[in-house]
Amino acid sequence: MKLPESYYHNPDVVALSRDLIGKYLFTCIDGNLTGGYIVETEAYAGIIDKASHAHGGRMTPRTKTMYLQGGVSYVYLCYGIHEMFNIVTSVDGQPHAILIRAIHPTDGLDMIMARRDMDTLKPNITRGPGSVAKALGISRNINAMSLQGDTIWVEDRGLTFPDVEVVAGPRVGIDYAGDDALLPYRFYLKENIFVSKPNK
DNA sequence: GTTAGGATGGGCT
DNA sequence: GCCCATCCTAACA
Repeated sequence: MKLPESYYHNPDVVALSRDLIGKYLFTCIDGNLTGGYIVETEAYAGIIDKASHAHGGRMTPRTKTMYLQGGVSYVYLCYGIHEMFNIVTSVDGQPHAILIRAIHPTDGLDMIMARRDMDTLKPNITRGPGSVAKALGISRNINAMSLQGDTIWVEDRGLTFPDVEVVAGPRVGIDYAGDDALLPYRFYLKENIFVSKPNK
């Protein structure tokens, strides 16, 4: 069930991003189990990717997490408001990461709604990377944590989607990345109501 | 020490 | 669709 450590060592971060669509992401924070299956991801492909925090081999206290061996989390704050959850992949020293942009919630719905301060299961409850992190209780103290533990992990429950339902397109909010902003490193389920931004 | 800007989301119109 | 909230990170002095 839980994806093994070796799954995350795949050096092809783009292929992994595609494969993660339909996998289940769970957190268990303070005894509260919440999770759902992934419907939207983005790949950030190492030092040659202008959109990556690790572009050009940049190594800082924040980004050093990305250089760890695959199979750990990378959580950081954006715009001073939103925390974002990424999965670090590939081998030690290769800063690849996959941003989880949206999930379809299936477990711990009451807790998710409480964390999001909503009383109904609105589509935007886990739409967008900041929303996913908040809904699952992910914060920066989860940064660099192993995905083999009992706090946060990914499961394969046999859910798959054919290629015709999975769209590849350019990533969101990285206009500063020049040519790399056009790379089709974003994957999402066609017409899924939990997917953010342009969704057709 | 100081400062500019960023993988955004939500609420209101 | 526009506008605002809000603060850490990283680069520079």
